[in-house]
Amino acid sequence: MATPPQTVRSERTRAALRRAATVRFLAQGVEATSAEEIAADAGVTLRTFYRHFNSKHDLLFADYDSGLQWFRKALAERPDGEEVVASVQAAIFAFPYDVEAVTQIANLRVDALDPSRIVQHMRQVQSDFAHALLDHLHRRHPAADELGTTVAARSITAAVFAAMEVWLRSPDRSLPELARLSREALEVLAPIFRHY
Amino acid sequence: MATPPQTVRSERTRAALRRAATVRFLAQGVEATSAEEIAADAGVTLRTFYRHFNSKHDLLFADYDSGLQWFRKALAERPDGEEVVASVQAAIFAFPYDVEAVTQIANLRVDALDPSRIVQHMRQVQSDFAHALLDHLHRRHPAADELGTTVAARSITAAVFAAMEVWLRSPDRSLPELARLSREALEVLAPIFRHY
DNA sequence: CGACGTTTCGTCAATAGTGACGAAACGTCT
DNA sequence: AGACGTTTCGTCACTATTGACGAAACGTCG
Repeated sequence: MATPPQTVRSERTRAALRRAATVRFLAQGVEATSAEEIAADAGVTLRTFYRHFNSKHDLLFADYDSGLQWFRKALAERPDGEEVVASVQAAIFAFPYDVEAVTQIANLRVDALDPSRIVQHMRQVQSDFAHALLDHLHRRHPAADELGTTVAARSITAAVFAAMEVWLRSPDRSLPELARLSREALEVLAPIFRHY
Repeated sequence: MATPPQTVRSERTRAALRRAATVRFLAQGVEATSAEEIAADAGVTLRTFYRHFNSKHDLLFADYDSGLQWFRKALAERPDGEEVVASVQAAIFAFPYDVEAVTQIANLRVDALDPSRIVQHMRQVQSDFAHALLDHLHRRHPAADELGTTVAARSITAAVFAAMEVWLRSPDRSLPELARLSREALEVLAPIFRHY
Protein backbone atom coordinates (compact mmCIF):
# COMPACT_ATOMS: atom_id res chain seq x y z
CA MET A 1 0.00 0.00 0.00
CA ALA A 2 1.08 3.57 -0.44
CA THR A 3 2.12 4.32 3.07
CA PRO A 4 2.26 8.06 3.41
CA PRO A 5 5.60 9.06 4.86
CA GLN A 6 5.74 9.37 8.61
CA THR A 7 9.29 9.96 9.61
CA VAL A 8 12.33 11.93 8.59
CA ARG A 9 13.99 8.99 6.97
CA SER A 10 11.03 8.07 4.85
CA GLU A 11 10.65 11.68 3.80
CA ARG A 12 14.23 11.65 2.65
CA THR A 13 13.69 8.46 0.67
CA ARG A 14 10.54 9.82 -0.83
CA ALA A 15 12.31 12.95 -1.96
CA ALA A 16 15.13 10.93 -3.44
CA LEU A 17 12.66 8.83 -5.41
CA ARG A 18 10.89 11.90 -6.65
CA ARG A 19 14.15 13.49 -7.73
CA ALA A 20 15.41 10.36 -9.43
CA ALA A 21 12.13 9.92 -11.25
CA THR A 22 12.07 13.48 -12.53
CA VAL A 23 15.54 13.14 -13.94
CA ARG A 24 14.82 9.86 -15.68
CA PHE A 25 11.44 10.92 -16.93
CA LEU A 26 12.85 14.04 -18.52
CA ALA A 27 15.83 12.23 -19.94
CA GLN A 28 14.27 9.13 -21.41
CA GLY A 29 10.53 9.56 -21.13
CA VAL A 30 8.11 8.03 -18.70
CA GLU A 31 7.32 4.72 -20.32
CA ALA A 32 10.94 4.07 -21.09
CA THR A 33 11.77 4.43 -17.43
CA SER A 34 11.27 1.41 -15.22
CA ALA A 35 10.35 1.63 -11.58
CA GLU A 36 13.45 -0.35 -10.84
CA GLU A 37 15.72 2.28 -12.37
CA ILE A 38 14.12 4.98 -10.28
CA ALA A 39 14.52 2.93 -7.15
CA ALA A 40 18.14 2.16 -7.95
CA ASP A 41 18.93 5.80 -8.64
CA ALA A 42 17.40 6.71 -5.33
CA GLY A 43 19.45 4.04 -3.65
CA VAL A 44 16.56 1.89 -2.51
CA THR A 45 14.87 -1.32 -3.47
CA LEU A 46 11.99 -1.69 -5.84
CA ARG A 47 9.80 -2.79 -2.98
CA THR A 48 10.56 0.40 -1.13
CA PHE A 49 9.60 2.39 -4.17
CA TYR A 50 6.15 0.88 -3.98
CA ARG A 51 5.93 1.67 -0.31
CA HIS A 52 5.99 5.35 -1.19
CA PHE A 53 4.06 5.46 -4.42
CA ASN A 54 1.19 3.35 -5.57
CA SER A 55 2.59 3.19 -9.03
CA LYS A 56 5.16 4.62 -11.33
CA HIS A 57 2.60 6.99 -12.73
CA ASP A 58 1.73 8.28 -9.31
CA LEU A 59 4.92 10.25 -9.46
CA LEU A 60 3.48 12.30 -12.26
CA PHE A 61 0.54 13.22 -10.13
CA ALA A 62 2.38 13.39 -6.84
CA ASP A 63 0.96 16.79 -6.02
CA TYR A 64 -2.50 15.82 -7.02
CA ASP A 65 -3.93 15.18 -3.57
CA SER A 66 -2.93 18.57 -2.30
CA GLY A 67 -4.45 20.03 -5.45
CA LEU A 68 -7.76 18.38 -4.73
CA GLN A 69 -7.71 19.67 -1.18
CA TRP A 70 -6.98 23.11 -2.53
CA PHE A 71 -9.96 22.86 -4.83
CA ARG A 72 -12.31 21.79 -2.07
CA LYS A 73 -11.17 24.67 0.06
CA ALA A 74 -11.51 27.15 -2.79
CA LEU A 75 -15.08 26.03 -3.37
CA ALA A 76 -15.90 26.27 0.31
CA GLU A 77 -14.64 29.84 0.42
CA ARG A 78 -16.77 31.10 -2.46
CA PRO A 79 -19.42 33.60 -1.42
CA ASP A 80 -22.75 32.21 -0.40
CA GLY A 81 -25.39 32.49 -3.08
CA GLU A 82 -22.98 32.46 -6.01
CA GLU A 83 -23.97 30.08 -8.80
CA VAL A 84 -22.01 26.82 -8.81
CA VAL A 85 -20.76 27.21 -12.33
CA ALA A 86 -19.36 30.60 -11.40
CA SER A 87 -17.80 29.14 -8.28
CA VAL A 88 -16.15 26.36 -10.23
CA GLN A 89 -14.94 28.81 -12.80
CA ALA A 90 -13.47 31.04 -10.11
CA ALA A 91 -11.90 28.10 -8.35
CA ILE A 92 -10.16 26.62 -11.34
CA PHE A 93 -9.01 30.02 -12.51
CA ALA A 94 -7.48 30.78 -9.16
CA PHE A 95 -5.79 27.44 -9.05
CA PRO A 96 -2.12 27.91 -8.17
CA TYR A 97 -0.81 26.28 -11.30
CA ASP A 98 2.76 25.41 -10.77
CA VAL A 99 4.06 26.63 -14.08
CA GLU A 100 7.30 24.89 -13.36
CA ALA A 101 5.64 21.54 -12.91
CA VAL A 102 3.27 21.96 -15.81
CA THR A 103 6.04 22.97 -18.13
CA GLN A 104 8.10 20.08 -16.97
CA ILE A 105 5.31 17.64 -17.53
CA ALA A 106 4.71 19.13 -20.94
CA ASN A 107 8.32 18.41 -21.70
CA LEU A 108 7.88 14.76 -20.93
CA ARG A 109 7.24 12.54 -23.84
CA VAL A 110 3.59 12.49 -22.98
CA ASP A 111 2.67 11.00 -26.31
CA ALA A 112 4.92 8.06 -25.53
CA LEU A 113 3.02 7.34 -22.35
CA ASP A 114 1.01 4.21 -21.96
CA PRO A 115 -2.31 5.85 -22.63
CA SER A 116 -4.35 3.46 -20.57
CA ARG A 117 -2.39 4.17 -17.41
CA ILE A 118 -2.50 7.90 -17.67
CA VAL A 119 -6.06 7.93 -18.84
CA GLN A 120 -6.96 5.74 -15.92
CA HIS A 121 -5.40 8.17 -13.54
CA MET A 122 -7.16 11.05 -15.21
CA ARG A 123 -10.45 9.31 -14.72
CA GLN A 124 -9.67 8.90 -11.06
CA VAL A 125 -8.92 12.60 -10.80
CA GLN A 126 -12.11 13.42 -12.61
CA SER A 127 -14.11 11.21 -10.30
CA ASP A 128 -12.62 12.85 -7.22
CA PHE A 129 -13.30 16.25 -8.68
CA ALA A 130 -16.93 15.34 -9.20
CA HIS A 131 -17.18 14.11 -5.63
CA ALA A 132 -15.74 17.32 -4.29
CA LEU A 133 -18.23 19.27 -6.31
CA LEU A 134 -21.12 17.10 -5.20
CA ASP A 135 -20.14 17.61 -1.57
CA HIS A 136 -20.08 21.31 -2.18
CA LEU A 137 -23.56 21.24 -3.68
CA HIS A 138 -24.85 19.18 -0.80
CA ARG A 139 -23.47 21.69 1.67
CA ARG A 140 -24.87 24.72 -0.13
CA HIS A 141 -28.19 23.17 -1.12
CA PRO A 142 -29.12 20.60 1.50
CA ALA A 143 -32.71 20.53 0.35
CA ALA A 144 -31.98 19.91 -3.33
CA ASP A 145 -32.95 16.54 -4.76
CA GLU A 146 -30.26 13.94 -5.22
CA LEU A 147 -30.63 13.48 -8.95
CA GLY A 148 -30.38 17.18 -9.62
CA THR A 149 -27.19 17.72 -7.66
CA THR A 150 -25.61 14.56 -9.00
CA VAL A 151 -26.34 15.51 -12.57
CA ALA A 152 -25.03 19.00 -11.96
CA ALA A 153 -21.83 17.83 -10.31
CA ARG A 154 -21.11 15.27 -12.95
CA SER A 155 -22.01 17.44 -15.91
CA ILE A 156 -19.97 20.38 -14.74
CA THR A 157 -17.04 18.10 -14.11
CA ALA A 158 -17.50 16.61 -17.55
CA ALA A 159 -17.36 20.07 -19.09
CA VAL A 160 -14.17 20.97 -17.29
CA PHE A 161 -12.49 17.80 -18.40
CA ALA A 162 -13.83 18.11 -21.90
CA ALA A 163 -12.09 21.45 -22.09
CA MET A 164 -8.93 19.82 -20.87
CA GLU A 165 -9.22 17.08 -23.44
CA VAL A 166 -9.63 19.51 -26.29
CA TRP A 167 -6.76 21.56 -24.91
CA LEU A 168 -4.48 18.55 -24.82
CA ARG A 169 -5.18 17.87 -28.48
CA SER A 170 -4.82 21.47 -29.57
CA PRO A 171 -1.59 22.99 -30.83
CA ASP A 172 -1.73 25.94 -28.45
CA ARG A 173 -1.27 24.26 -25.10
CA SER A 174 -0.85 27.45 -23.12
CA LEU A 175 -2.43 28.21 -19.78
CA PRO A 176 -4.50 31.12 -21.14
CA GLU A 177 -5.88 28.87 -23.82
CA LEU A 178 -6.87 26.29 -21.24
CA ALA A 179 -8.61 29.03 -19.30
CA ARG A 180 -10.45 30.18 -22.39
CA LEU A 181 -11.63 26.68 -23.22
CA SER A 182 -12.71 26.03 -19.65
CA ARG A 183 -14.68 29.24 -19.52
CA GLU A 184 -16.36 28.47 -22.80
CA ALA A 185 -17.21 24.93 -21.78
CA LEU A 186 -18.70 26.01 -18.48
CA GLU A 187 -20.73 28.74 -20.12
CA VAL A 188 -22.52 26.10 -22.12
CA LEU A 189 -23.82 24.54 -18.93
CA ALA A 190 -24.40 27.72 -16.95
CA PRO A 191 -27.95 28.37 -18.18
CA ILE A 192 -29.37 25.13 -16.84
CA PHE A 193 -27.74 25.27 -13.42
CA ARG A 194 -28.60 28.82 -12.44
CA HIS A 195 -30.57 27.55 -9.48
CA TYR A 196 -27.51 26.06 -7.79
CA MET B 1 -3.68 -6.37 -27.14
CA ALA B 2 -7.09 -7.91 -26.87
CA THR B 3 -7.38 -9.29 -30.35
CA PRO B 4 -11.02 -9.90 -31.05
CA PRO B 5 -11.48 -13.43 -32.34
CA GLN B 6 -11.47 -13.82 -36.07
CA THR B 7 -11.53 -17.49 -36.90
CA VAL B 8 -13.19 -20.68 -35.84
CA ARG B 9 -10.24 -21.88 -33.85
CA SER B 10 -9.92 -18.71 -31.87
CA GLU B 11 -13.61 -18.72 -31.17
CA ARG B 12 -13.24 -22.22 -29.77
CA THR B 13 -10.37 -21.14 -27.54
CA ARG B 14 -12.26 -18.10 -26.41
CA ALA B 15 -15.25 -20.20 -25.49
CA ALA B 16 -13.05 -22.65 -23.59
CA LEU B 17 -11.52 -19.81 -21.61
CA ARG B 18 -14.89 -18.38 -20.83
CA ARG B 19 -16.19 -21.74 -19.67
CA ALA B 20 -13.14 -22.47 -17.55
CA ALA B 21 -13.34 -19.04 -15.98
CA THR B 22 -17.00 -19.34 -15.13
CA VAL B 23 -16.40 -22.65 -13.39
CA ARG B 24 -13.48 -21.39 -11.36
CA PHE B 25 -15.11 -18.10 -10.55
CA LEU B 26 -18.21 -19.77 -9.22
CA ALA B 27 -16.22 -22.38 -7.34
CA GLN B 28 -13.51 -20.35 -5.67
CA GLY B 29 -14.39 -16.74 -6.32
CA VAL B 30 -12.91 -14.28 -8.73
CA GLU B 31 -9.97 -12.92 -6.79
CA ALA B 32 -8.88 -16.37 -5.70
CA THR B 33 -8.65 -17.53 -9.30
CA SER B 34 -5.47 -16.82 -11.21
CA ALA B 35 -5.37 -16.19 -14.91
CA GLU B 36 -2.96 -19.07 -15.20
CA GLU B 37 -5.47 -21.53 -13.79
CA ILE B 38 -8.07 -20.46 -16.25
CA ALA B 39 -5.66 -20.78 -19.12
CA ALA B 40 -4.54 -24.21 -17.97
CA ASP B 41 -8.12 -25.42 -17.60
CA ALA B 42 -8.84 -24.25 -21.10
CA GLY B 43 -5.77 -26.02 -22.36
CA VAL B 44 -3.88 -22.96 -23.54
CA THR B 45 -1.01 -20.80 -22.41
CA LEU B 46 -1.25 -17.78 -20.20
CA ARG B 47 -0.15 -15.65 -23.09
CA THR B 48 -3.01 -16.91 -25.17
CA PHE B 49 -5.39 -16.04 -22.41
CA TYR B 50 -4.32 -12.44 -22.70
CA ARG B 51 -4.74 -12.53 -26.44
CA HIS B 52 -8.44 -13.00 -25.91
CA PHE B 53 -9.11 -10.95 -22.84
CA ASN B 54 -7.45 -7.78 -21.68
CA SER B 55 -7.57 -8.92 -18.12
CA LYS B 56 -8.98 -11.46 -15.76
CA HIS B 57 -11.78 -9.11 -14.87
CA ASP B 58 -12.71 -8.65 -18.47
CA LEU B 59 -14.32 -12.06 -18.31
CA LEU B 60 -16.89 -10.68 -15.94
CA PHE B 61 -17.86 -8.08 -18.45
CA ALA B 62 -17.41 -10.25 -21.49
CA ASP B 63 -20.67 -9.14 -23.01
CA TYR B 64 -19.92 -5.54 -22.49
CA ASP B 65 -18.33 -4.95 -25.87
CA SER B 66 -21.32 -6.24 -27.69
CA GLY B 67 -23.42 -3.92 -25.56
CA LEU B 68 -21.36 -0.97 -26.65
CA GLN B 69 -21.63 -2.04 -30.25
CA TRP B 70 -25.34 -2.29 -29.82
CA PHE B 71 -25.44 1.24 -28.48
CA ARG B 72 -23.38 2.61 -31.35
CA LYS B 73 -25.66 0.94 -33.81
CA ALA B 74 -28.76 2.17 -32.07
CA LEU B 75 -27.46 5.71 -32.25
CA ALA B 76 -26.55 5.37 -35.90
CA GLU B 77 -30.05 4.21 -36.72
CA ARG B 78 -31.78 7.16 -35.14
CA PRO B 79 -33.54 9.42 -37.62
CA ASP B 80 -31.54 12.22 -39.08
CA GLY B 81 -32.26 15.57 -37.51
CA GLU B 82 -33.37 14.21 -34.18
CA GLU B 83 -31.78 15.97 -31.20
CA VAL B 84 -28.92 14.03 -29.61
CA VAL B 85 -30.46 13.96 -26.20
CA ALA B 86 -33.57 12.41 -27.68
CA SER B 87 -31.48 9.89 -29.59
CA VAL B 88 -29.59 8.87 -26.47
CA GLN B 89 -32.80 8.59 -24.55
CA ALA B 90 -34.32 6.37 -27.22
CA ALA B 91 -31.18 4.25 -27.45
CA ILE B 92 -30.81 3.51 -23.76
CA PHE B 93 -34.50 2.82 -23.37
CA ALA B 94 -34.39 0.24 -26.12
CA PHE B 95 -31.36 -1.49 -24.68
CA PRO B 96 -31.80 -5.29 -24.54
CA TYR B 97 -31.16 -5.76 -20.85
CA ASP B 98 -29.99 -9.34 -20.25
CA VAL B 99 -31.49 -10.60 -17.01
CA GLU B 100 -29.67 -13.94 -17.32
CA ALA B 101 -26.21 -12.43 -17.35
CA VAL B 102 -26.93 -10.04 -14.55
CA THR B 103 -28.22 -12.82 -12.36
CA GLN B 104 -25.16 -14.95 -12.94
CA ILE B 105 -22.80 -12.13 -12.12
CA ALA B 106 -24.78 -11.57 -8.96
CA ASN B 107 -24.06 -15.18 -7.99
CA LEU B 108 -20.32 -14.67 -8.11
CA ARG B 109 -18.67 -13.64 -4.92
CA VAL B 110 -18.82 -10.10 -6.05
CA ASP B 111 -18.29 -8.84 -2.55
CA ALA B 112 -14.91 -10.52 -2.56
CA LEU B 113 -13.93 -8.55 -5.62
CA ASP B 114 -11.41 -5.80 -5.46
CA PRO B 115 -13.82 -2.85 -5.57
CA SER B 116 -11.32 -0.62 -7.29
CA ARG B 117 -11.27 -2.99 -10.22
CA ILE B 118 -14.97 -2.86 -10.69
CA VAL B 119 -15.14 0.88 -10.27
CA GLN B 120 -12.32 1.17 -12.71
CA HIS B 121 -14.20 -0.91 -15.19
CA MET B 122 -17.30 1.20 -14.77
CA ARG B 123 -15.31 4.28 -15.54
CA GLN B 124 -14.01 2.55 -18.63
CA VAL B 125 -17.55 1.83 -19.71
CA GLN B 126 -18.51 5.42 -19.16
CA SER B 127 -15.57 6.62 -21.17
CA ASP B 128 -16.39 4.32 -24.06
CA PHE B 129 -19.96 5.48 -23.95
CA ALA B 130 -18.79 9.07 -24.23
CA HIS B 131 -16.57 8.17 -27.15
CA ALA B 132 -19.40 6.47 -28.97
CA LEU B 133 -21.52 9.51 -28.45
CA LEU B 134 -18.78 11.83 -29.61
CA ASP B 135 -18.34 9.80 -32.77
CA HIS B 136 -22.04 10.02 -33.34
CA LEU B 137 -21.98 13.79 -32.98
CA HIS B 138 -19.03 14.04 -35.32
CA ARG B 139 -20.86 12.04 -37.92
CA ARG B 140 -24.08 13.99 -37.62
CA HIS B 141 -22.48 17.42 -37.22
CA PRO B 142 -19.18 17.40 -39.06
CA ALA B 143 -18.98 21.17 -39.04
CA ALA B 144 -19.52 21.62 -35.30
CA ASP B 145 -16.63 22.88 -33.25
CA GLU B 146 -14.62 20.42 -31.23
CA LEU B 147 -15.21 21.93 -27.83
CA GLY B 148 -18.94 22.01 -28.31
CA THR B 149 -19.28 18.39 -29.33
CA THR B 150 -16.86 17.21 -26.68
CA VAL B 151 -18.71 19.07 -23.95
CA ALA B 152 -22.02 17.73 -25.23
CA ALA B 153 -20.84 14.13 -25.42
CA ARG B 154 -19.25 14.20 -22.01
CA SER B 155 -22.06 16.06 -20.29
CA ILE B 156 -24.76 13.83 -21.67
CA THR B 157 -22.78 10.78 -20.67
CA ALA B 158 -22.31 12.26 -17.22
CA ALA B 159 -26.06 12.72 -16.88
CA VAL B 160 -26.79 9.13 -17.87
CA PHE B 161 -24.30 7.79 -15.36
CA ALA B 162 -25.43 10.22 -12.71
CA ALA B 163 -28.88 8.72 -13.06
CA MET B 164 -27.38 5.27 -12.74
CA GLU B 165 -25.47 6.28 -9.63
CA VAL B 166 -28.56 7.66 -7.95
CA TRP B 167 -30.46 4.56 -9.00
CA LEU B 168 -27.85 2.27 -7.45
CA ARG B 169 -28.19 4.09 -4.15
CA SER B 170 -31.95 4.21 -4.20
CA PRO B 171 -34.20 1.60 -2.58
CA ASP B 172 -36.31 1.06 -5.70
CA ARG B 173 -33.80 -0.47 -8.05
CA SER B 174 -36.30 -1.44 -10.72
CA LEU B 175 -35.85 -1.00 -14.43
CA PRO B 176 -38.74 1.45 -14.74
CA GLU B 177 -37.23 3.57 -12.01
CA LEU B 178 -33.90 3.64 -13.83
CA ALA B 179 -35.71 4.73 -16.94
CA ARG B 180 -37.47 7.48 -15.08
CA LEU B 181 -34.25 8.78 -13.56
CA SER B 182 -32.45 8.65 -16.89
CA ARG B 183 -35.20 10.56 -18.60
CA GLU B 184 -35.24 13.18 -15.90
CA ALA B 185 -31.48 13.56 -15.93
CA LEU B 186 -31.36 13.95 -19.69
CA GLU B 187 -34.15 16.47 -19.65
CA VAL B 188 -32.02 18.73 -17.54
CA LEU B 189 -29.45 18.92 -20.32
CA ALA B 190 -31.83 18.93 -23.26
CA PRO B 191 -32.36 22.70 -23.38
CA ILE B 192 -28.72 23.53 -24.01
CA PHE B 193 -28.07 20.91 -26.66
CA ARG B 194 -31.02 21.51 -28.92
CA HIS B 195 -28.72 22.41 -31.76
CA TYR B 196 -27.20 18.94 -31.89
C1' DC C 1 25.60 4.57 26.31
C1' DG C 2 22.41 0.38 26.13
C1' DA C 3 17.68 -1.78 25.99
C1' DC C 4 13.31 -1.68 23.64
C1' DG C 5 9.36 -0.64 20.70
C1' DT C 6 8.45 1.36 16.13
C1' DT C 7 9.24 2.39 11.34
C1' DT C 8 11.51 1.60 7.25
C1' DC C 9 13.93 -1.46 4.32
C1' DG C 10 15.61 -5.54 1.86
C1' DT C 11 14.78 -10.11 0.33
C1' DC C 12 11.92 -13.67 -1.55
C1' DA C 13 8.23 -15.28 -4.05
C1' DA C 14 3.82 -14.65 -6.66
C1' DT C 15 0.51 -12.92 -9.89
C1' DA C 16 -0.77 -9.61 -13.68
C1' DG C 17 0.10 -8.05 -18.18
C1' DT C 18 2.98 -7.34 -22.67
C1' DG C 19 6.29 -7.35 -26.68
C1' DA C 20 8.94 -10.09 -29.87
C1' DC C 21 9.70 -14.02 -32.67
C1' DG C 22 9.27 -18.45 -34.54
C1' DA C 23 6.38 -22.87 -35.07
C1' DA C 24 1.96 -24.98 -35.92
C1' DA C 25 -2.66 -24.83 -37.63
C1' DC C 26 -5.94 -23.00 -41.08
C1' DG C 27 -7.97 -21.78 -45.35
C1' DT C 28 -7.54 -21.20 -50.16
C1' DC C 29 -6.03 -22.06 -54.73
C1' DT C 30 -4.36 -25.22 -58.08
C1' DA D 1 -2.61 -33.60 -52.05
C1' DG D 2 0.88 -29.63 -52.23
C1' DA D 3 2.21 -24.71 -51.99
C1' DC D 4 1.50 -20.32 -49.79
C1' DG D 5 -0.27 -16.38 -47.12
C1' DT D 6 -2.73 -15.57 -42.74
C1' DT D 7 -3.97 -16.52 -37.82
C1' DT D 8 -3.32 -18.35 -33.69
C1' DC D 9 -0.25 -20.23 -30.33
C1' DG D 10 3.73 -21.31 -27.45
C1' DT D 11 7.98 -19.84 -25.55
C1' DC D 12 11.03 -16.50 -23.66
C1' DA D 13 12.00 -12.42 -21.27
C1' DC D 14 10.63 -8.33 -18.83
C1' DT D 15 8.19 -4.76 -16.30
C1' DA D 16 4.52 -3.71 -12.85
C1' DT D 17 2.62 -4.69 -8.26
C1' DT D 18 1.92 -6.82 -3.84
C1' DG D 19 2.07 -9.94 0.44
C1' DA D 20 4.95 -11.95 4.00
C1' DC D 21 8.77 -11.98 7.05
C1' DG D 22 12.97 -10.78 9.08
C1' DA D 23 17.04 -7.38 9.62
C1' DA D 24 18.57 -2.66 10.17
C1' DA D 25 17.87 2.07 11.50
C1' DC D 26 15.51 5.40 14.54
C1' DG D 27 13.92 7.60 18.58
C1' DT D 28 13.06 7.44 23.43
C1' DC D 29 13.94 6.43 28.22
C1' DG D 30 16.77 5.13 32.10
